[in-house]
Amino acid sequence: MSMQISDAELEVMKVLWKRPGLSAADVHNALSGKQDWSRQTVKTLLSRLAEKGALNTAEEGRRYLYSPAIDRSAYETRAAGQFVDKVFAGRAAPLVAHLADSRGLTPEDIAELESLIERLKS
Amino acid sequence: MSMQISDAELEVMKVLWKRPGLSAADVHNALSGKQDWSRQTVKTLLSRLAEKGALNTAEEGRRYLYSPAIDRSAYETRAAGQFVDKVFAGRAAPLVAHLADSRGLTPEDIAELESLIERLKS
DNA sequence: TTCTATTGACCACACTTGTAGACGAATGTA
DNA sequence: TACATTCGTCTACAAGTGTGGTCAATAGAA
Repeated sequence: MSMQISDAELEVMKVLWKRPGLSAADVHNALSGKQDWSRQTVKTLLSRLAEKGALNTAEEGRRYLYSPAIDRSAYETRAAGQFVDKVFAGRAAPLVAHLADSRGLTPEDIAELESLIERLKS
Repeated sequence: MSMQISDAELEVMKVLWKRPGLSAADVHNALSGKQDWSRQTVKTLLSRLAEKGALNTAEEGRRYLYSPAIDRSAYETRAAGQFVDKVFAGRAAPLVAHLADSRGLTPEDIAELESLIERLKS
């Protein structure tokens, strides 16, 4: 199902995709520097994510350890699809063209795209 | 400046990018079939877009004719950049890989990407 | 054992978004 | 001229979002 994950929530998910099973304090800590959120804010985001089923919680003493309930790759696939549908009528090439023009692609990107294209042509 | 255009608002912008200078009724009409919005809803979206500077208005009698104040291509570039930054840490290739895996690219997409890559390599 | 720091639960509050109604002014119609 | 239609403006309102405060319980420290 397509649960909606907001921008702020996504930052929290990224932390937990990288290291599942963190407590609220851990997540807050992992985010500090990048996101200057109060502990309360992080807890709110965690609660909302758990509530909407994007995170699982495991009780450990009087606190929770949070882990993603959805796969990062699955999320990315869905988000990418929604985005190209919304802005580019489902077409991938114009999207890449915009990115290439506006910011340039890294050599890695170009190499990856090249082999991807090779694979797709067969 | 980076004005935010919501999903519903974007549908309105698309109509006006295609045919600038329409009235609210025209836009409503152009959307009917695709979006089942009431006239009031369309008018609200137009007002909000004008208010945030995404549309210009020209008075014509007692009504307005609306035209985009921002270029479609500029919007697309910005939206694409924001999206890859948000979800893919700025990398284009993983995004394309997801699209290719989940929905397949059209032959046109593949051809376009191929020539794009050729161009980028030089 | 008493104090303190931490936890989740609950609450707050402004802003955005989707979706639209009400209303007075103006215009076209009969 | 009287009426229906249409316009833009103002108002509404629930859900989602960003951001964080309060508070009672509790675990750990001194």
